[in-house]
Amino acid sequence: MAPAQKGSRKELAEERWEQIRLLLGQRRAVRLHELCGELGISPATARRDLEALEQRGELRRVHGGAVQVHNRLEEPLFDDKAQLDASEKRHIAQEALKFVEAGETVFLDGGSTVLELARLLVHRKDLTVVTNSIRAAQELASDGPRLFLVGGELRRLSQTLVGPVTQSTLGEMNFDKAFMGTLGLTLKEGLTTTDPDEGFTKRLAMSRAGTVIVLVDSSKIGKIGLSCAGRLEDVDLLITDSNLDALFAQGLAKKGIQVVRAPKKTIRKTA
Amino acid sequence: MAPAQKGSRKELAEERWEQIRLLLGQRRAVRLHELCGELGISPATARRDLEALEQRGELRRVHGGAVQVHNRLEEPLFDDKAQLDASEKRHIAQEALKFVEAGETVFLDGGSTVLELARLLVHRKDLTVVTNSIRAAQELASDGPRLFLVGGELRRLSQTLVGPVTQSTLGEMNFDKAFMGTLGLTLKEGLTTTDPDEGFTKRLAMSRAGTVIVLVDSSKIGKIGLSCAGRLEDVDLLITDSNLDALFAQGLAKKGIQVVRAPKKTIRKTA
DNA sequence: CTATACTCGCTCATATTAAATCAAAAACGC
DNA sequence: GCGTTTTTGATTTAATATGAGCGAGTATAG
Repeated sequence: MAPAQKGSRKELAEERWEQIRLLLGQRRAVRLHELCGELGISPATARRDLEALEQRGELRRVHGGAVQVHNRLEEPLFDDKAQLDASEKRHIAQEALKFVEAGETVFLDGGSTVLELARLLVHRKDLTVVTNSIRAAQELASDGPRLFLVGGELRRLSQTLVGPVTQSTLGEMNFDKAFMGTLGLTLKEGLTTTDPDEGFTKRLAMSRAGTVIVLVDSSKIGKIGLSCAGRLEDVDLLITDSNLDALFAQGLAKKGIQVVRAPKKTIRKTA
Repeated sequence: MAPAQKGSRKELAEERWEQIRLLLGQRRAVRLHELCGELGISPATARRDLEALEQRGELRRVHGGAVQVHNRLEEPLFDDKAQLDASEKRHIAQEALKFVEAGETVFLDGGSTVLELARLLVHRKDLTVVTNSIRAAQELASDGPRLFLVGGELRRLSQTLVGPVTQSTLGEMNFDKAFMGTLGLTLKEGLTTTDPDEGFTKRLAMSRAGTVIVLVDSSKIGKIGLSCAGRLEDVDLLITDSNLDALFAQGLAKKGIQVVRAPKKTIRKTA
């Protein structure tokens, strides 16, 4: 769907707000002047819109515009500092989507890249989704696939349910495919994360899946976390971006892991 | 049935409503003027139609037209039709808060009143909270008590995790207190709800609690839902508002259930 | 630290929309 | 047929949204 052109005639306030939400989802901040230009409205109206959305807690106003309020939940979502552009993750997720077949039961792990995949499943009512990610569940909370949450303890940093308690739910489930994220990935150590409970649950989820698909952007490759979150031998497919190191790709091939590279991201300047 | 042409002869109101529903399904918002043009009706009639549909919860009116009610996962999709003033529920929750003691492990059920209680626990890091309510979990997602979620299938209408799968998590847990909501409450049938799976999980949660505390506003009393969600014999304490019927209170007393009435709501101006 | 440019919140004028009232037309019952 | 009720459309009046202008406040450069 084409975004509204500038200068289009009157829109409902709600429609403008939806566009603002959309813009905030892409970049994580919008300038007031950008809104005026792209929505064809006056600064006064733009201010009033931001004010309304701020009061609903959907964003935070700052001098010159507004920023995502999700930062409260999204910022600590990453143990890794190297925040890649969201569009990169989205491209990885779009590749992953091609492996989701009609009627399947899939597991969605935590992490921002898998979260992007969850967003792409909002209208796939033919699926059954199991997840331990609160954030993924939120995306699918109002509509979409049949949705199961794993029981467990909330790990606030990643907003996932982890630990021994997850065994009672995961232990009695089977998935066609499991889409996993990770904080670190090396040829020797495999998938790693920072929390032992999280590692435990990840390994458990992978063990219940027919096909294990790992979604990982290249910034994670070479990093090692405290806790093992799965061996490379258990991974069937790895989806990453186009910056994949050739040597590493070779190593993966040697272990029989199929690799998919998402097409290069479009070049964008930071604001 | 001939599709209504613009300016064709009179249509029944229901037919117009169906067309409005259709339009809202295609775009996610309709302008009042669009309706006048496409249905060939006057602004007054269009307004009346939107008003009727809004009252049925099928859309939300905004300045200039109407938008899908399903816009976001914002407002309660709760099957809690009789939406009392939130402040009433808050007062019930404040009474309930007095029964939460330091270091305890408590279960929080779904429903808007219990959700208010969850909001009051945001800074109680001394507690352990178990819940099957996504909404409650969201409130405590970024900070607060040690938090466990029950595993289960998402029931979208109530935003709770229910069904057989919840047994694997709940069956191995024990709570000091369980704070339960309900959609219906009578002396004979006890607690009732609209969904059998939800009822199953409610009964299960109550069975694992040392003390069962039911939070219910007076609008629910006398209503009966399809499925049993717990017997009155299993309830230790009931917290409700000041509109409690005297006869009902007497019946509760006879069953040995302690009753707390939240003080009448204070008159407040909108903030 | 000061100067400059930008942004903010405010008020007001204006245009659009909503609500209320009333009259006409249609549907209904007898 | 006639009177009643319901629905619709027109008109008036009130409420709301929008955009421009103004002084005060805030960042950034020098």
